[in-house]
Amino acid sequence: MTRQTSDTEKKLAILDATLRLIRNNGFHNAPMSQVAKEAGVGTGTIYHHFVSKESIIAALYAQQKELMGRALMRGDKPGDNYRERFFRFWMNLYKHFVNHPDGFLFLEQYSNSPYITGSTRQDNEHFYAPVVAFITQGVKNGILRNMDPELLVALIYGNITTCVKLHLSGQIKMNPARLKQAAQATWDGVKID
Amino acid sequence: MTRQTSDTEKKLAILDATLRLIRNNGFHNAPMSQVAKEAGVGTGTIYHHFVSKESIIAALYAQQKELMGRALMRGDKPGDNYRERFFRFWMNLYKHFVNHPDGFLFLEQYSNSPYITGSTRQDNEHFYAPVVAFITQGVKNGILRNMDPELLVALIYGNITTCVKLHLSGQIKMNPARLKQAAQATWDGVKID
DNA sequence: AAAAACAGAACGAACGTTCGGTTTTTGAAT
DNA sequence: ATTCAAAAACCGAACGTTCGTTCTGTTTTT
Repeated sequence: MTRQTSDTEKKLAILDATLRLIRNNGFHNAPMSQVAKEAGVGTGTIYHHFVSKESIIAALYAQQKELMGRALMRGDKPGDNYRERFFRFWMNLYKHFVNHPDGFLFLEQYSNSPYITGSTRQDNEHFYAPVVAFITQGVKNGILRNMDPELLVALIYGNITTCVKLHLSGQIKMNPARLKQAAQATWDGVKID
Repeated sequence: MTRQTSDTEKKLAILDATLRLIRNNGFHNAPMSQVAKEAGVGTGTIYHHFVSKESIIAALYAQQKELMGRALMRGDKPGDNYRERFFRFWMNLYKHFVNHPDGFLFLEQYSNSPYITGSTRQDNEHFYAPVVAFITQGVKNGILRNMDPELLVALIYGNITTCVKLHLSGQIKMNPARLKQAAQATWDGVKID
């Protein structure tokens, strides 16, 4: 499943075009004919690389989850101060999403839609494992509020995506000062006083 | 636009059926034919009450935003302690969403989709006015962190919807204890120490 | 009797997918 | 190195289906 098969140039072009179209037009306005045109391939070619449109969506989901997981962990050193690691994760994720708006908006749309099957979600849940471990460790060491780690993760992740959405929609210009404030608000919400 | 025309029984049935279908199947799998069937009307009848499918969606958006706004303010007394008012708002919104999952999931899907036009969003923005005023007041009085009120509102709203989603998806059973913890985490994030 | 509400069949457009034929790549034999 | 046939990749027209909407006629209300 995970990329032992070589991703050809055309296959990546198809994924890329679908991602861009879905971002701009939504699922229902990303017809295969236009995917083909944007990717520079024939419509028939798409079905040599993917069994169906749904499978393209599923592949995109896995792709974006993996990119997200990698960006999240960038520069992390397990020996560092817990609070510093927290802020680094926060900023890693924020910057990744802001730098990859197509992927971000796709994930947001997809996660909230009935498109996603329980199995698809579960197949890609392993990307969360290191994060849940990090948070669980924080709770055990008395650094974080004694709450269900999954709830903590969700709250933190929600704060980050909130900031990303505000920035991408242009509602609020997320300068470094505001970013720091937002991350601090997240930290103050989950840390033990 | 807003409801000076009497909402007939059938019109409400159409709105209700569309809401239910969209929740279960998503936008793209809520065909008018099935809306008609679920609402117990002929397909032609729908077009006596709505000019298009898109207008049904817009009407649903306005309807749900209004219900949300009303539920939010329930039981509020402007003279009460600020912190108490904050927690009341938090719980009001949480309970409303949990009690109206169709409306909640519709709003989540719709807000993240390119369906929504800038004008539709703006038409219904007035529901936020009292909340923004409440938050702005908290900042001015030195109760809340000195941040952009819109950013604060978004962070708070995001925390609430995060909890609702966890509950509705069955990932976490949101008992009163956990709810209190989550609301407290939100408060600790935005209040001044 | 005029108007409004209603129903369901019918229509044209658009969609995901398939099909038949063409081009490109591959690799074993020369 | 060259050949060449089999396999893989590729294309865009065509197909069947489904959708939103409209049309025609009927029932209900005023």
